[in-house]
This record gives sequence, C-alpha cells and structure tokens, in this order.
Amino acid sequence: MKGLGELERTVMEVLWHRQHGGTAREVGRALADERDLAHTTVMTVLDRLAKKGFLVREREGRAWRYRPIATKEAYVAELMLGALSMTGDRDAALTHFARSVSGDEVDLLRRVLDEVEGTSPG
Amino acid sequence: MKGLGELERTVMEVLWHRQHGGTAREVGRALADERDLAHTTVMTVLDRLAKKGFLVREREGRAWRYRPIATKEAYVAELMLGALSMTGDRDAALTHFARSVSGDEVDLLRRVLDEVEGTSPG
DNA sequence: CTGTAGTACTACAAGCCGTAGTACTACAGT
DNA sequence: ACTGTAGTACTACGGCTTGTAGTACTACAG
Repeated sequence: MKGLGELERTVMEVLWHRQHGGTAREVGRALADERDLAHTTVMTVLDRLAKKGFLVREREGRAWRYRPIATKEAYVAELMLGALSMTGDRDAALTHFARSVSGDEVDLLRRVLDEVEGTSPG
Repeated sequence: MKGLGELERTVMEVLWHRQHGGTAREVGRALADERDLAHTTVMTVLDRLAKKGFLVREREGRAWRYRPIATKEAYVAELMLGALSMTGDRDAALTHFARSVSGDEVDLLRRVLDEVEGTSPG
C-alpha cells in the first residue's frame, strides 16, 4: 500500500465525505474554498488515484464519477498493517503500539478485541 | 514521521541488528553480500538518515559511528500511530485494524493491553 | 453552429532517493 | 618526508512521484 501525496489525500477526503463519490467538477467545487485548482488538475489527480487503485470510476453522462474503493478506516488500517509487516518482530511492535495509544483507545481496543474473538481475520 | 526508501530501510535494518551501531565501512561490509555499493553511497545514505533524525552519530577516531535513535519496534509503532492520526475517526480505524490482525495477534494484543492497564500513555 | 463541459494526452518543476565521483585530510609505515 | 589507506565533506545526476496545468479534441444544448 503506497502512501499518498498531500493533494491526493485531500481529494480522497472529499470523496470519503460524500455518499456517492464525485465527478471532477464536484470535487473541484468542494475544494474551491481551500484551494484554487485548475479543473484539469483535479482531473489529473482523480485519474492518478484511480490508476493507483484507490478509486473506481464509472460513466455518468459524459463525465466520470469516481468512488473510493475502500473506506477511510480500511485504508488507515491497511497502512497500519503495512507498517506492522515491515518488522520481523510483530509482537514487539504491537506491544510498543499498544503502549502508545491513549487510555480510551486501550478500552476501545479491548472491546473490539472481545467482539472479534474467534472470528477469522479478513 | 516520514517513510524511508528501500536502501535507507535496508541500512536501518543493518544498524538495528547491531549492538553498537556502525560506521560507514561496517555497514558497507554488512551489505556487501546483497548489494554492491560504493563506499560513498553508504556514507550518503547514513548522512541523510542522520539528517532525517533516524540516526545519531558520534566520532570514533576519524570516522563517524551511527546509532539508531529509536528501536525498530518504536519506529513501526510510530508509523502505525501516524497512519492512525490521519483519520478523524480513530475508533473506526482501530476497529478495522483490530479486525484485520490475526488470531494470535489478537491474543497478544489483549495480553499487552492488560499489562498496560492504568498506565499513562507515552 | 457555437458555447459549455467534459475528456485524453502531454508537460514541467520540485523534491526525494539511489548511486557515486572528486577533492581534501589524517594517520601509519618505511 | 612520501605514500598508501581510510575517512570526510561536498557535489552531481538520473529516475520517479506529485502538484500543477495547458492544449486539443468531442459531445450535447440551444
């Protein structure tokens, strides 16, 4: 799983916040407040994101509608797993990780873990 | 926390595996089997790693001895936290994450979590 | 037929990374 | 004092990624 650039992530954010993905125009408009981007810039980014496998696109009239393939949470979890897989000693890394999350999150993790009990991964 | 390149990570691995860090020559020798790198290449990488804050260096005679600042596990944990901090909904991401780790790791995590109980984060 | 919106293709500069050369310095041995 | 050997600092360069955008062409609306 590759990391994304600044603008790429920003665009993903926009799409993650919308129910039904978006067209280049829609994304451009959504970003108009914060950034002044040429329409083609948005198109390029969307296109790259699709080629990298983060978005699917489907025709909508003459335009393309882009949708995220995974939820943001899934993406973040992927990144975390990617980092984890870098090490030979997953246990040590997980230990470190668990020690670094906040108390609330420890509780949350414990709850999720209980829930997950006996479920096969995936 | 930035990601590292291929060679950079390889060099870090070498240093993580040694007790007392290493000089450019030592790292070069350690890598000689897998890669045929010029001495200056190793030096450059070491230097960049130090500038990025992954290594400290101290004089040893005329040479520099480079030591990792953090353990590999700490680094991996950092990366995981970095990914996690990308999202507004940490809970959802953690949930996803917990669901994605293997059964053994669920057990491990639970154990670590118990151990961590009541400890302040840091 | 002419706007308007849309697409595909191409381009380019900056930054990062892998890779390495060059020029200079310091110590060891003769 | 001279010469290897090892080490350093500085510089360079090509390829890839990312931000940014222009151009040329197409299709539908009125």
